[in-house]
Amino acid sequence: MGTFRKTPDRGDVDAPSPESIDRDSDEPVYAQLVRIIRRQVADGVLRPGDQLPSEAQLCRRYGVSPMTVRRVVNILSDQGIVVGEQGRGTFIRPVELGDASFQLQRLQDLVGGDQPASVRLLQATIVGADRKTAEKLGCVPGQRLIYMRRLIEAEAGPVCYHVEYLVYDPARPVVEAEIATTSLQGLFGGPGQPLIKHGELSIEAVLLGDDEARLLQAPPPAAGLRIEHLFFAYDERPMSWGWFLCRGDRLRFGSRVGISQEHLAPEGKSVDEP
Amino acid sequence: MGTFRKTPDRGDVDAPSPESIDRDSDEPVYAQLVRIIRRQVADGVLRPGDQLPSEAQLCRRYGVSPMTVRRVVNILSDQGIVVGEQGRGTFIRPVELGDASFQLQRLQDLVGGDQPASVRLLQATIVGADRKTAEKLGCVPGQRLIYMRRLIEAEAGPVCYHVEYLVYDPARPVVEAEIATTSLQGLFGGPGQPLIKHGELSIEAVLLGDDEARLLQAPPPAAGLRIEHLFFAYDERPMSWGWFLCRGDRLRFGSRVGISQEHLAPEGKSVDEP
DNA sequence: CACTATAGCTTCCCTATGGAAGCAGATATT
DNA sequence: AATATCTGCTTCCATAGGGAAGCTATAGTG
Repeated sequence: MGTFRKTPDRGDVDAPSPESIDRDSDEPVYAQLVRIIRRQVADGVLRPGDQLPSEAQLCRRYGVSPMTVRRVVNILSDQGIVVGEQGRGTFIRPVELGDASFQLQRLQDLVGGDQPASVRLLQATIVGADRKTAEKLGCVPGQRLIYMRRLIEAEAGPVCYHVEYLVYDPARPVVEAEIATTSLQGLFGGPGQPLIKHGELSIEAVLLGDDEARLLQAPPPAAGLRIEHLFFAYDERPMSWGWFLCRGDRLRFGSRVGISQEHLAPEGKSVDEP
Repeated sequence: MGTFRKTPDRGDVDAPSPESIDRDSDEPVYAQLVRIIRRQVADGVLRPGDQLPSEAQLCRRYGVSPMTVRRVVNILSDQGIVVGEQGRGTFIRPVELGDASFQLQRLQDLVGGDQPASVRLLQATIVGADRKTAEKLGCVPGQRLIYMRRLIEAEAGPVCYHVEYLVYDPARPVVEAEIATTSLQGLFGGPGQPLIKHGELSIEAVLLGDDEARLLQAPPPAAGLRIEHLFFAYDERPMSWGWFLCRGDRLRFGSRVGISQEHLAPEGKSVDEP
């Protein structure tokens, strides 16, 4: 590693005098301090490799207790803005491409967001599991499954095509209700019994099949985003398997890395203890 | 909302007696407690909607101080496992599809990971900005840019095709070095001056063009994952624009939601203060 | 000179304590 | 009976203080 400057000398940046804590604000002290330091990073006052003032210094400079400063540093570390090295110091972390993360929340917003897209149930029948499906769901071939196909439409047209296999279990009444309604609640954590314990997701780009392209009103050949999901029930057995097929030109996930000057929104990053 | 049970009665689950804190362990107390509670969620002892024991109760039960318990709850909240409601209690949060997040780290691993794929520089010339590129980079058309094309190959064959436009600035020596090397350092936060302040990423599915398909050795028509990136320098001006084009069948992002019984790995989630 | 000990800094952990704000149910009042 | 108040719980915030472990540079020792 190179040498670190404790007091970076930047003639090109007019560093504003350090903001101070407002004791009367509704915003908690720790949040204020987090915001202040983030601002300094956003303004380029603090740059990657620079050493953050030591915790003791921060205590004196802002007049807060050590515990509060500790918490602030923890949060900044969780946010990936800063990295602490035991015995050496805390340093501003350079931006990496790998910091970017794409949240599936966008897909959820699309269904239940501000202008909730309509969900049309195309089919819902009981079928026997074929080989591949049985393998995915960890059941025997021929096992009775609920087969569902849905189409999610926005104003501009169809966006997403959803296929799902549900293990048929008469003891789970919610499944019946879920078929009845055309919404995707259950998958999206609406009301009702929590059935899903955990799930495995994957995302990839695929070529749309003829049927799929027709449903999505995309002239073939067309590309789509395929989001596969496998959910497990509380007995740790697979409960549902399916995938979303989204028109590539109508669904797009975005992400930010680093801190821009305008949007001071937090970025999802690793948590406190790996 | 329905009614919450403080002491859930589950005959089907043999709840083990609550693990206790090992004072001599290297693992910090707060981390142990986080692990213990995560385990209880994984084992189904605690289920969505259930109320976590109050902080005071946790203090007594595990013999730790309130501040430590507070920290534990904070971490669990950051991880999206629990949600606290002021004055009411802390409750286990149900799993939602939107929790899933796909980390671009996978792409970074692909380049600089265990078996580092080779990066071949196909082209590196200076061009004038066309209209679209000028718009993206916020410069005038005709502006001198460095145009680069790279191919990332794994053992199985080409995986990723990378195109990038860099604003030409003689005052930035690193750019010269970056062209010389075939690696993608600079983009991936290798050594050298930190140039990138922040960036905007997006991911979508596209149809590969003929040239692209040929380079990636995919018989057209083929789908690909397109990861676009726009990076900003410290003067807040766009510095580079480009995109990765990855064969859909050779790059796949995965994610987990909820806590499975085996893998007790943490999941990326929102941070402390939004 | 080469090597070792030490002092002073750093991050990091944990405790004990006090108080604010919010919710819910019981009690008292109108 | 309906309304208001109060009490006990909850999550949260912040403080003060102590100690462990790790790094680094200096002073001391062979």
